[in-house]
Amino acid sequence: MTNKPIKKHSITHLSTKPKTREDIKAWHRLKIIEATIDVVSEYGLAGTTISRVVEEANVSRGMINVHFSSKNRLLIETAEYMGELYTNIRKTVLLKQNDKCIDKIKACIYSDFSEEVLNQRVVGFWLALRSQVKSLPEIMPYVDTRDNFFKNDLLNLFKELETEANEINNIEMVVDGIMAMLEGFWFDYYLHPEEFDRAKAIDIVILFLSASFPSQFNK
Amino acid sequence: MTNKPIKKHSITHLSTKPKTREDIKAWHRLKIIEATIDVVSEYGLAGTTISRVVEEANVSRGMINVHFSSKNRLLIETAEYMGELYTNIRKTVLLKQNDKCIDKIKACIYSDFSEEVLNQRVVGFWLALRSQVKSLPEIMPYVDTRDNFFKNDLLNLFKELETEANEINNIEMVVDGIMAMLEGFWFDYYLHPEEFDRAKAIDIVILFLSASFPSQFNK
Amino acid sequence: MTNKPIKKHSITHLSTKPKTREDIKAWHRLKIIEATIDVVSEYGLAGTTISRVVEEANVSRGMINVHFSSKNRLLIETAEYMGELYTNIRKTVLLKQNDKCIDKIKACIYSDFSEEVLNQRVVGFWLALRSQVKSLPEIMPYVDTRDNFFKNDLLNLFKELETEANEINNIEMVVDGIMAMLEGFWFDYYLHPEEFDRAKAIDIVILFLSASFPSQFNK
Amino acid sequence: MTNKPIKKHSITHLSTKPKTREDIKAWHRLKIIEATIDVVSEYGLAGTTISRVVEEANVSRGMINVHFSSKNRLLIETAEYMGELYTNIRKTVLLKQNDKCIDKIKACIYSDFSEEVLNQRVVGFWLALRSQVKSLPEIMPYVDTRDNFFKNDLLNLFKELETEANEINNIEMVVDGIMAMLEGFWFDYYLHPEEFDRAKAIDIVILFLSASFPSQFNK
DNA sequence: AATGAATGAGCTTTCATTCAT
DNA sequence: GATGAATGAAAGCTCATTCAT
Repeated sequence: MTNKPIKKHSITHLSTKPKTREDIKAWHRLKIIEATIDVVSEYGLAGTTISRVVEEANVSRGMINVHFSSKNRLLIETAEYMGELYTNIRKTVLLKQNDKCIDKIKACIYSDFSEEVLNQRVVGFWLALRSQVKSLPEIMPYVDTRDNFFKNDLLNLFKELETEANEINNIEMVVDGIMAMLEGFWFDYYLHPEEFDRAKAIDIVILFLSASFPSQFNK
Repeated sequence: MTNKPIKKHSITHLSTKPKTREDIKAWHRLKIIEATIDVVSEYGLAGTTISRVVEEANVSRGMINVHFSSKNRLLIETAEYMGELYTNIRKTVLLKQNDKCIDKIKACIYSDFSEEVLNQRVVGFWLALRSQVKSLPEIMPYVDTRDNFFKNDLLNLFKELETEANEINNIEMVVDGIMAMLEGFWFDYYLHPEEFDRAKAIDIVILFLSASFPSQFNK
Repeated sequence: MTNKPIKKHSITHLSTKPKTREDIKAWHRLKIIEATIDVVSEYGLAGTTISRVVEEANVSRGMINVHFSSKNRLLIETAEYMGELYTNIRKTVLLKQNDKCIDKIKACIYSDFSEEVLNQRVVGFWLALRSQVKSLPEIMPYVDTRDNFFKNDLLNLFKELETEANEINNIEMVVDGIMAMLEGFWFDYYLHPEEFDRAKAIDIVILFLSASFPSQFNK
Repeated sequence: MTNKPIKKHSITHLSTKPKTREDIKAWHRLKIIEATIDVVSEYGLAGTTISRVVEEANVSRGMINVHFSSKNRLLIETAEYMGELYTNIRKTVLLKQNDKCIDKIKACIYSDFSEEVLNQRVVGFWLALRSQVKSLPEIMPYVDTRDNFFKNDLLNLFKELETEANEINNIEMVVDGIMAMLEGFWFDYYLHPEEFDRAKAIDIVILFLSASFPSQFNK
């Protein structure tokens, strides 16, 4: 049912209403999902109501239950959509840098602090969902998938780095530490968007890496 | 239902109903606040209703509006209460260790991973509140106060360490990094309480510290 | 929860609002139940909405869910109330006539065709409920109890009559026949209230009885 | 899902989709009507929705408003269809027995208790409709027509019997009594399909007839 | 001070109906 | 003629808040 990997810049792009019935349907679906992200990130899950979503999406009340059978399903499918988006971004990042694995690691970190990923809308959405996971357990897979994929990618990159550097390190500790840091910085950015310094945050992550790979990462 | 490792105050201790009017009032107040923590951590802010709090606290419906003028005020005052509790715990930690500052730093970190602080009830409560800060801005001070106090304490300790070690380090980066990590590990623990390994998490934080203070912290 | 045998002509009588809180609550409860009977009998179960009930009862919207937790519960408790009312009427009938059992049998039949029992409100209510029993199975007990009690009373009376008359008859067939007839006449009355002739219907029932007890009932 | 003992017409028989445009239209129409009977008898009028009918009939959503202009019209035309079906069954019964009128009377009664007529689908449908007649007065004619035709047929048969027997009886009372009984037994069967005994019910009707025509009907 | 019945705005969801394709 | 996406009024229900007792 939900296997509709919506392309952000295709026929269903939001700015222009498409012509064919099928495309209009997908376009409406995407409008609602995008509006849901807006509303969740702005008001939190507690403040996310159908009324706010339909107003933001500028569609009729009943449309939510036409495209998604319930509010819960809407949230779940929006989480799915956001998970795919995040995965795609990182996949692109990993493909771009095809030379050294250390550059790929850096690129992953830079990406997580880029404006595309680290913005109030995206971060607000994920934090809202994650902290409500106990009462909406269906979203857990999407929350977890996102983490697990990332962790796996990083682990592989660091294994490569370890081989290259001919060193032995506790890679899992490094990866867990990075991920905890990234998570923590996301929260910091969410609470203090004005004061947050992306470059400084990146430096701190690199500082951590230098503890395990001093020859690879400069303090 | 939920484990409650947080210790209550003296007069207002929950187990026995006090005699004097004033004490009864404080006792009721505390019962409601404790119940609110339970409900918020279990159901999230979206699932926190007066009915659930009243049922959990075993008090009459109207009492909430007698002690707290509104649901929002209840949440804010509960946040305040939790903030104080957290501050007190760290104050106690810092007073206990009166010898070396490195031990105090370690004690702070250990404390943040202790069962008293890192449990589903406490973490669930804070995450729920923080991710809703945009729509309940009045709680921001308590969220921030908690962070700022902690950051300040750590900064002072590291300055001391820097002087002792006769080294120059970017202390703020270290502290920001630690705090991001702690935040991130809290989230990790919240989402995966079974798999989470407190000792390993502590090791990773120490690993990070060893990057800046290799002579003080063993990898 | 539902053990509230409301007395029709007591403190909770509908015409005057009582003074004490407890009595007001019971008075509101009764108002809603009476309004439910009105609405169900007038619009059928398909047309029975909370809005219509609260309008008819002249109470606030939320009150239904204060007194009855859901619409279904309201219908079930109204069925219970009506079942008790019907049972009480027949009990009174049976107590009044303390002489001959043949008079008691007749009194039962007369009662079922009296204006107190056979009116559009009562009949409309029961028919609506009975024909919806498949989709609201919780009302089955009240529908059935009403029937079973009646059948039992009649069986006992006819057993007595059999002994008195020193005859042997298939009493169960007689009772089943009477009950089917009464049911059918209720329906006939419901569909054609103007043309329906109570006296004639009674005569027809008596005619049926005369087939088994010719000496007791005149054709 | 539900047993469908009612036989369909020739051209519009449901099993094979016809070829010509006109026949396809009639075929669709019949599919919807049959589905409506299923849904009404299973869920009652309160639970009869276009969605359920459409799903049961396996036709497109909009088709209902193509063939029938509204839900009400669909119900009315389904009532009409069912009325015709019932009438046809009795006509067949009356034609078959071309010898004695007493046999025709018996055949009418047997027919009303046959599995073709007395099944949960047919009875459920009629009871649902009848008890909603106040809020859907347009179906009254079909409900009544069914009754009136039957009453008329029976009256004529009994007049014949009266002449044959050379007796004078109150025929209308007999007919009204029979019809009330049949109605009541239908209800009894609807509520207790497992316990209901068709043969016993027939015996009880015959017992009633023996009160007026003792020489014709054996007790 | 404490109670809990009462209120009504606002929530999610259902649904008959419309209409462009 | 057939389709099914779209509509929005109305349904049942939840809930923070009020207030007479």
